[in-house]
Amino acid sequence: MTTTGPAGPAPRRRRGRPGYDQTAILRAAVELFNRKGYDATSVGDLAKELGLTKPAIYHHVTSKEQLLGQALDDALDELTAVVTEASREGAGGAGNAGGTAYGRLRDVVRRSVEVLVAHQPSVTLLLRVRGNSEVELAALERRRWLDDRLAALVADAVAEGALRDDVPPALVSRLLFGMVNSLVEWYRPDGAYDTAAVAGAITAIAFDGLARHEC
Amino acid sequence: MTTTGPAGPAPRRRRGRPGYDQTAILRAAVELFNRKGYDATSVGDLAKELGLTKPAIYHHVTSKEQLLGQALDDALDELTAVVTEASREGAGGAGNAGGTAYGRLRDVVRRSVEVLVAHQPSVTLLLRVRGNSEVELAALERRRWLDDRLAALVADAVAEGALRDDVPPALVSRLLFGMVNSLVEWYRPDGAYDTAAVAGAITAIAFDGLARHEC
DNA sequence: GTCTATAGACCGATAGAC
DNA sequence: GTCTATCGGTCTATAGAC
Repeated sequence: MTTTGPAGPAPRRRRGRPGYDQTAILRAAVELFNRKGYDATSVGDLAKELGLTKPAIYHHVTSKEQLLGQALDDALDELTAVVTEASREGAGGAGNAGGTAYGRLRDVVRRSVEVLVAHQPSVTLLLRVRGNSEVELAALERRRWLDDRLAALVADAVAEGALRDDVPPALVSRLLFGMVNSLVEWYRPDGAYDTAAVAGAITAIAFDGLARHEC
Repeated sequence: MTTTGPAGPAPRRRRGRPGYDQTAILRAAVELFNRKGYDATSVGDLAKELGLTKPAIYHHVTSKEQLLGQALDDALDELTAVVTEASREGAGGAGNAGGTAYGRLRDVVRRSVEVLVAHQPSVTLLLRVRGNSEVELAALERRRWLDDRLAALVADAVAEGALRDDVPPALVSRLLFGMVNSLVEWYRPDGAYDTAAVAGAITAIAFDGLARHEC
């Protein structure tokens, strides 16, 4: 992405004042958007956080909305990759989950948790989008596509006989990924649980249940 | 609440222009806050939605933030009642759930779903609060208190031996009520599922699991 | 009880100096 | 690459007429 030159071994600082690159500004912006909300965050707030002034921000970025769009694209690209891979395996390819819809669903849950943890800031932003602009509406459309694919994956697992059929698959999908997505509200990478522990807990609860089985 | 007079059988319109009372304005405000976000909603938007002008709003309401605070209090009062009742039953009273922590936990989940459905607009608003003002910080504090009581209830059920103990109770609590709370993002009262169906699906998934048991 | 009109503050974004 | 200064617009909230 950042082509600094043909012979530059490391992307050293270009020239002039120390400064920030677009990536560092984006990271700080997303953190602020999540902490205060997108609309409640002004470009002035962002400038203060970075220790520079408002016009200096606009030297690196064309608009506040562009920062939002880049974060949403990051989250959507990652989640789309997870869902697409699972759907491809389902089309006949030899996946690592044995080829059953049930195995693919468990895989998608686990990989979704990994994406949520690794890209928590941008995914958090994505889950809070309301559709107030073209950028947000486009993100909501991509999200709806993801939700549809996930619902289809659940429906496949039910049709396969692996999941209980006394709850509508569409409802199962909403609740299952509602639980997964709720991660962004409280998970902290430096907290008590690592990614595998959370993914394991979610799959244990969702697929095997909380209650002890007397069998 | 609205004492219009000593002999008024129904709260007829007081006098003068048709007008709105504070309750109708609050309902419209919360609906807008949820659709566009609190910060993205201006008092002018609210006035347009109600078919009057901005200053007319301020005749009934002292500030935009007061509307937010009233909605948050509504949600918090309802949720506090659910949690308090369950904790009281646990203190020795004869609850309708057999007196076990497991039964009380199932009850709290079901009643939480009922509150989320019956008070969806205000609960939705509560779940999106970021802490940007004194009103929001106070709401977050009350929310934290609720979360602590729910976590204690889960811990009781684990200690009782009714729930699996290979997942930390605090993690179980977060995920379980994360699933419950995710309702507000998609549930519609006129949709395909009624309250009992959703509550049943959540308890079935969370306690018994999605997978068919081969026993 | 609703209106017109406006105050005072802050917003996103830009111009131009250095 | 960052700055000071500012434009045009929108915001919450208020004053005062009817």
